[in-house]
Amino acid sequence: MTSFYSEKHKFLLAVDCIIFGFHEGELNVLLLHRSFEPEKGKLSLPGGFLKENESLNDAAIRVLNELTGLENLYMEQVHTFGDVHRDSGERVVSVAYYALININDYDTSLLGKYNAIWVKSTDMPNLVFDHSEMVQSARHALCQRAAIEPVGFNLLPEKFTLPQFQTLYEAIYGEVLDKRNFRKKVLSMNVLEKLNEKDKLSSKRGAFLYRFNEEKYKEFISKGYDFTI
Amino acid sequence: MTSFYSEKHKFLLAVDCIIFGFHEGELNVLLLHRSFEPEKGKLSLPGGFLKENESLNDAAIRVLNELTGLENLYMEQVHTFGDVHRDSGERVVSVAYYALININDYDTSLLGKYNAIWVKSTDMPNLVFDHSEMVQSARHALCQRAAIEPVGFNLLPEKFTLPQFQTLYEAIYGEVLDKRNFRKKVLSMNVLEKLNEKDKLSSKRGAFLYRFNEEKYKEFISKGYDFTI
DNA sequence: GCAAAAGTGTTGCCATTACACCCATGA
DNA sequence: TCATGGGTGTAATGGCAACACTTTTGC
Repeated sequence: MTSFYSEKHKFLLAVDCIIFGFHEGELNVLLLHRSFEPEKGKLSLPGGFLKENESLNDAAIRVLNELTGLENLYMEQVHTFGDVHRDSGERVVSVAYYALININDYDTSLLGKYNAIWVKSTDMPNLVFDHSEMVQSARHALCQRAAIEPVGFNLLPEKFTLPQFQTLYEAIYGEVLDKRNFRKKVLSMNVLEKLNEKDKLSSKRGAFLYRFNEEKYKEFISKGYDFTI
Repeated sequence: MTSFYSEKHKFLLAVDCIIFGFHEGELNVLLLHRSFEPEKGKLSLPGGFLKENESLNDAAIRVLNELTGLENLYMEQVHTFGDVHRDSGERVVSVAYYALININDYDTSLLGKYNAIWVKSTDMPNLVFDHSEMVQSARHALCQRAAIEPVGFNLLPEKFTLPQFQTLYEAIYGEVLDKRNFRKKVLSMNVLEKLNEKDKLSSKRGAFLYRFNEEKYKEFISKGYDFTI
């Protein structure tokens, strides 16, 4: 007796990753110069094909690791793109993931190795296939997520200043926030610990460094509060 | 020269649909008794395999149409499930979609034809594979969507009463809402037209019927207001 | 007349917003 | 001393939640 599954068509499956980094007050996305046909040389998202004994998530983790050298990145599935002719080479269904990295952890020598560039998300060039749409979707997903969960910290170094933190959220939301209101809200959550150090890189006076405290966050959540910035 | 795409592994791709209907104050989901091995006889979501020259969305539309006889259903992609062993038969990656139908439009003779049943979403039995997780994800996605866009109307007949409408949102959100506040908010949006008819099925006094007005809604949105219930 | 659901306004509170000046420091 | 970015508090507003009684009508 033949299986029900037989004679069904099979497809190439890819994951494409929108890797966000935060640099100079802007969200940046890591792009590649595509190294193979079709569309060779054009800009594209980093991606890879799903392997036989690999889950989708693992494929995304693999692609992210290959490209950044980093592990345990924060990532989230965004959407699956399945138009018949979305890839001009062959039929490929692609699952988009976004990831957040602390751009300081990124080894810039990899840029040369992979012919990669960081591009400001406010200033995205055209990408191959439907990759521009993927970036749009990812930005939207990140915006929604960041509003309700503390994922933004993944884009910052361990120690960061409140002005940095605010600029990050301004970049994510694409709007400017009131300094006093922002600080009031963030500090009232009691999830940041203030350090006795200042960062003097961006001002003469210097700004106090803070650190996200997982324990405090759990406590905050356990009291039924929600993290909405 | 061989294509870069060659020698990559290919996969079975499925779509599984969470079809929501609203009945007797509850969200219901359409389930099938699985008609083939493995897990034959167990309850599962309706689904189907992606075809060679078909987009993912078209596959979902096809499955929905087959099962309900309805066209132009509201639907949304939810998430893609890609664990290696999620399907105990063979490796299958599945894209979950949810759809909203006016349960009165549903031809109940189809229940027999497909060995299908409507099940209250508050009272879901165990489903095959990861289908229960799919339902969870779909409920969550619907909840989010319904809060910001008027998709709930797809679950109601063209004419409906405010008590019905409120009960729908209570079912979607899983919490009871204050009658006066709810009516105040909904009516203040000015997107419903009140009809000169009453529905007397659920009370002696009867409740006025309303109809969603697309034009009014567009006007409402164009003024920069947002539909948050 | 009574049970059962429909319909209707007001008030208080809290969260969000708007807003302007002083501080510390390096150059 | 001045230019630059860091840091601080208050008042007004509007949106949201809480809340109870009257109406209608079939039985």
